[in-house]
Amino acid sequence: MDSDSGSVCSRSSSPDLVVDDSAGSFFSNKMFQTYCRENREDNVAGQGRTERCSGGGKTKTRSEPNKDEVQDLRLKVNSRERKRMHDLNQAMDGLREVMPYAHGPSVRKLSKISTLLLARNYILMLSSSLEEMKKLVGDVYGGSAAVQSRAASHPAITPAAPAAHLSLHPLTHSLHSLVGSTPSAALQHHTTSTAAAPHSPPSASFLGFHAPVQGLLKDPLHLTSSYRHFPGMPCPCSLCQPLPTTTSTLHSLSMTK
DNA sequence: TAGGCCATCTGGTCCT
DNA sequence: AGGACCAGATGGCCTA
Repeated sequence: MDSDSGSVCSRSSSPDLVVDDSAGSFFSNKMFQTYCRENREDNVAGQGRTERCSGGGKTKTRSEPNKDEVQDLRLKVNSRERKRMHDLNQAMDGLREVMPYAHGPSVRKLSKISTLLLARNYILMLSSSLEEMKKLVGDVYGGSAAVQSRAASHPAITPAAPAAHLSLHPLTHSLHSLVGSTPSAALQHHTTSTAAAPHSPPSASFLGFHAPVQGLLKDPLHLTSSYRHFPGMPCPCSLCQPLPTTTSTLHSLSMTK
């Protein structure tokens, strides 16, 4: 999983070395060795369990799986489950990469729960920004019902390109104020809680359900100096860049289901 | 050292 | 029947 494998956190949360689930790496696994030892020890019990599952009668109507078959089956199931979890972690990494949260070697990776909570708040913020922009567009065009209905049905397709960029404006404020700060600064930015330790990920309370969205949207523009987001010009910040390929990976993951 | 986070194994359930 | 998904259990690693 460690997309930021060079980070402070040295633990490999998802052992990439076994991504292909090669038998060799797996068989060198300590857990597997333990498993094999234990499996031999209570092999009889295991077969008894199998018998119970298959009816447990005195006469075995089905061919009794020998210990190798049971072991192979168990290995296959474990391997599939491992791969499933790796895919899940990969998707989680993809989510982390598109989160408005500082990435870097000195920043500890967001935990799974933090990633999910932050993603939720992020989506809420985007939705709120979109609603706000719809109102703004309505105001700009004099409350024309036609425009409003068009903006409502196609929020991203506004009459003119500048309007489309305009719709990004408040969001850009919020995101820049988020990204421009360190994680701990961002944390203080959203909460009144006491200062968090540097390099520590946001706590669940920060990422929880109270408040940051409204606060973000009301924040003044914190961009430094003469930075401006000109219509027609790509924003240089990472958040305004095209989504990374991992996002398409995410999409493909969800679409293939 | 306790607590948090994580990977892995495992058995159960549901779906195709 | 086989695979996907899920949740509980377990043990390892890391940090405060």
